[in-house]
Amino acid sequence: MRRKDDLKQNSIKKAVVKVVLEEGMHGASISKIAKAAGVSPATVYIYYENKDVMLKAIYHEYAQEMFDTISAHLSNELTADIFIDVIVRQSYHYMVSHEDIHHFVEQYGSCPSLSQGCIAISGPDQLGDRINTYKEQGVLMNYDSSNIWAMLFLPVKGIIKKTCSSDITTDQRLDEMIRMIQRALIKE
Amino acid sequence: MRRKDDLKQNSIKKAVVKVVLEEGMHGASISKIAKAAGVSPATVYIYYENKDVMLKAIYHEYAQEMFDTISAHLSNELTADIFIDVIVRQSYHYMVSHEDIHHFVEQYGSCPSLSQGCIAISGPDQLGDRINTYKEQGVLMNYDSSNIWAMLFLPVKGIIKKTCSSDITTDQRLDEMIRMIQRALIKE
Amino acid sequence: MRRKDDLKQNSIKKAVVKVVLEEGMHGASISKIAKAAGVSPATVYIYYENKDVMLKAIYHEYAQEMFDTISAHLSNELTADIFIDVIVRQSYHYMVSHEDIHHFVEQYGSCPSLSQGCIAISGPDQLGDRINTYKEQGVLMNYDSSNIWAMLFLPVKGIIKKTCSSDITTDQRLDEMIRMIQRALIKE
Amino acid sequence: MRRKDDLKQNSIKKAVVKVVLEEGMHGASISKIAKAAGVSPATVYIYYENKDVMLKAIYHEYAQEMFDTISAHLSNELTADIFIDVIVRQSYHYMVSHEDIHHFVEQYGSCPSLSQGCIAISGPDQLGDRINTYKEQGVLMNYDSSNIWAMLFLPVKGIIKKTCSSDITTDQRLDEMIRMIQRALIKE
DNA sequence: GATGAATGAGAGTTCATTCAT
DNA sequence: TATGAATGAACTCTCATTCAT
Repeated sequence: MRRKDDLKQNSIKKAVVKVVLEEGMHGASISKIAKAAGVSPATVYIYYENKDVMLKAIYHEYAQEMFDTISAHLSNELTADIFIDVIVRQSYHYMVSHEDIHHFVEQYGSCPSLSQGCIAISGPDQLGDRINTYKEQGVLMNYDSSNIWAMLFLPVKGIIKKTCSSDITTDQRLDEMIRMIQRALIKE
Repeated sequence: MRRKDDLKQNSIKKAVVKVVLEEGMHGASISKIAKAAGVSPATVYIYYENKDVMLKAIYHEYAQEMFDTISAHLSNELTADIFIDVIVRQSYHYMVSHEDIHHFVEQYGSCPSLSQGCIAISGPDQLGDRINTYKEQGVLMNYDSSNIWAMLFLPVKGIIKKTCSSDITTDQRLDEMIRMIQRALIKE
Repeated sequence: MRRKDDLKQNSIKKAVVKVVLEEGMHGASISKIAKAAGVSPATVYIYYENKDVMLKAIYHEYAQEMFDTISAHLSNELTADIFIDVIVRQSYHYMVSHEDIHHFVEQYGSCPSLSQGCIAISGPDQLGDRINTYKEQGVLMNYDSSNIWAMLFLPVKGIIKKTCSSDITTDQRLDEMIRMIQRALIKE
Repeated sequence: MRRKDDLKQNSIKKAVVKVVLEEGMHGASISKIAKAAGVSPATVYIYYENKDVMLKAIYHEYAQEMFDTISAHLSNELTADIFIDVIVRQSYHYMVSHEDIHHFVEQYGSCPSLSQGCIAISGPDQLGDRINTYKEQGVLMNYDSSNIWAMLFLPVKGIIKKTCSSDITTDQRLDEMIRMIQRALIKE
């Protein structure tokens, strides 16, 4: 018999991300995905039980990958300044260099079906520990961790969205945004 | 266009946000919307050319309403501190008290079909002017306006999303978030 | 607007019976039925909520019609002899002259999905009363009503099924079968 | 053809009647059958050319087995009374103790695809001979054999189907039914 | 203006069957 | 022999939209 092909499943994953980027979560039908992946629609159901399961699985995988990629640049030796810089800069970098994946994760996360409960990716705990350490050391403001989290990951999304007019380059905007967040979070 | 006496069009609008909240943008079909509005599917096409046009129009209307409601609490006499407080607090307040509208606007805005180009709602100019005034007065940091915009409107969304664990109430989180943003934006 | 068309619904009913006769309950797909009825598959769903509901409704209607047609020839003045004769003969007559309807009702009734609980057609009560009267009068054996029922309606089905060899005509078989059942049920 | 040591083919047969009982002839797909049998779908095609052939073969086998089991209790020494008793009682007994097989045979036999032409099971001839002997001996009414056949095998099915109300137990119904049939067939 | 009927197109999914190992 | 992967065809059903009244 033919063995289950990792390449095939991978091409399905990539097709999902691609089609969602091009047509929106709304327009990502199984047949379009299958066509983009170069397989039969029925083949998709060999690798995933149904569409919902497929999207959820791919979301989890890519959300994890996204988080891992970003936190790969972190280490315990970083100052809080650099810590913030790395997170925000790497978030931004991932978003622009993996536009499709970011778009898919964002789209899926903003749908009502999923995203219920915790993000369910492993890693945030360590990052939360790191934040707590900075708070105990007195270098980070003693804010609620969820708020810090929001400050670290949400404003940077504003740089991605194309606004009508901005006087400076996006790179400059990123640098500035990092300073803004540092200013918000770090004790003077 | 917006005739207050036109009960039918209004019930369609309300039906749209209701159905989108309950079933997601994905499941908001014309027939479901029509049923929720108490009209025939064909009637929808008397008020809107097609589904895309309908969603876009309703999005614009509610996005505008959202912005207007928030900025209605602003005046030129406010200090920058209060200015930030009002924007963030009212944003939050609108989100929780108009869950359906917020949800619809958020969902639609994160779709690829719309939102291309500027937000195309009137009012931001005045708000931008106000920000510039604060910057000229030296009370607000001289950040790029788009970045300030992102800082004013994005982090607060993190409070809405239910996170697994947070030690404090959402009201406390809101107060703290406002202080964080003030810290980021206001000159010491 | 177009009014719901009784002719259209009727042609769907006839198409169901026709397709089930030709292709079996198994092969009676919505698209085949729609084609036979001269409508679009989607149109079927205007008249019936879904396939199961459609089959059940049509079954009930035709089962009722079948029973009514048979019992239309009954009256209170009949002797038990004639009563049996009429039931068996009319059953047989209906089966051969409405082959498609009989076939559909038979097929559907032998499926596990339906036929749970009583037949749920109105009329058997009166027939049951009639049987009880005959029993009280002492002209009919005092058998359990369900057994009498089985004797009245089941053996005649054996005449319909084409057996390899039979020395006599089906009409002769019918007459004989009636005599057999009379012999079983009527007191000497 | 029927190798007793071939566990696989046997588990397929059992799976067929099991799945048909649980899901109906309609829902008995090759993949479900294969799963129930603990084999691969492809394996089914080693033992049977295709689905139709498989069903037909299994039908024939089980119909034969059913008939053989019933007639195993017959012998030439039986009086006509007992002969009828054995046939009806054993038919009933087989139906209730082999619910799945009876259900499958019944379902398949009532489909239009098969059952065309003679029943094609061996054995009826002997049974027919036995009936003829009884007729020649003058103990059995001189009815057409097909009619006798119908009387022996059809009414008992009415006991299986759960009717809404019956005043007596099924065992009592069976005894009574046997008496009814004897009354119909045996010369006084 | 307003309606419910009508539909072609397409959705997700399962099917019987074949293929390559 | 036996397998699980693979698929074209077909399934039930819903969609956005139009039509006739």
